[in-house]
Amino acid sequence: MNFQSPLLSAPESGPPRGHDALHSAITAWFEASARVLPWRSADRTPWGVYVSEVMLQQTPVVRVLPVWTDWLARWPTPAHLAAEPAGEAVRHWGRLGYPRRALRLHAAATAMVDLHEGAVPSDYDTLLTLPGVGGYTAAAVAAFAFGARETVVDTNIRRVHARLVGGKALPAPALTAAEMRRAALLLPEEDALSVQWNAAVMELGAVVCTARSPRCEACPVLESCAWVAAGRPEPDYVPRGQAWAGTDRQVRGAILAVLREAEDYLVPELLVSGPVDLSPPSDNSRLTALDTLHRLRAPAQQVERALAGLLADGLAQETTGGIGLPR
DNA sequence: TACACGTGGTT
DNA sequence: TAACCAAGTGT
Repeated sequence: MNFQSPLLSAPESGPPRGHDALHSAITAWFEASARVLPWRSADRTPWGVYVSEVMLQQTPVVRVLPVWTDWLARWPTPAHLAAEPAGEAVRHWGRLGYPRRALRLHAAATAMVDLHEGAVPSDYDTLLTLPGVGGYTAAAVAAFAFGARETVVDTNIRRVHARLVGGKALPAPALTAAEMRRAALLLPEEDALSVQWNAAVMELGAVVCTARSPRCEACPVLESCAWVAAGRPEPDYVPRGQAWAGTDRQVRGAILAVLREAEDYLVPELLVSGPVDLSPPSDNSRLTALDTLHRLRAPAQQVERALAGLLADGLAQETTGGIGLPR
């Protein structure tokens, strides 16, 4: 049985007329109920949009909001960030996760200053040359910061397309060329409409057509959904769990938390063997991060391996003074 | 292609 | 509560 939507059976000459109903229903829903987010406001800047897109990679909106606000106040332009040591970007990344994104954001800001007159590039191909920018982010920045017609495909859009027109519970584990073609076919021709469509489908996937418990009763296109029409079949595959406890990733995160809180460089032995319990620390938060690291009970060899990894990645730096964030 | 890469809320 | 999951990228 094939639940492929009849809406997609039209020839490949732009969005078929039948898509107008989907477009108007989803964009009307978006205009009525979109979340109010600072990187969507009328006074947004390309830099603000750029920072938001990087922070939002694999990271929920609610966690990004306070960090984004702090970053944009602290570094309102690429030049402001590029003028700082990379370690400051990592420090103010806080606990957003994947801190190498902060490093790449700093490197991208430097590239904007050195190669692009201090501005965020506006076209997809140039954006793609920046560190930390892949196909999704390049398309998203070109569309949401500059109004370009780009095929934006993130995990939300993939899931909405898989259900709405593909009749499946979830998209394939990895993005396929067929999915990109389908997304391109669904994209409205007009620039402004395409931007609105990209944002609206993403929002629908984020707040209604969610991965685990979709709120179909709130869906503006429930009547058109191929997955619902098919009786909401189960996923084709079982997602692979993300191991965490005992991994190098966990140890790296705990080490970096200590470095973020530390004002100065630390001796490596402090990370591996723990505080030698001298005087009571004046900085309570530093003790907490060190405590967390030591409670992991990670083997010294693993701590050393994790630290070596952080140094190799440029997230930490070793000088004669010890270990710290990169200067 | 598959895996490494953080973190914390939700189910 | 252990697992799942989130506006991905780089190797």
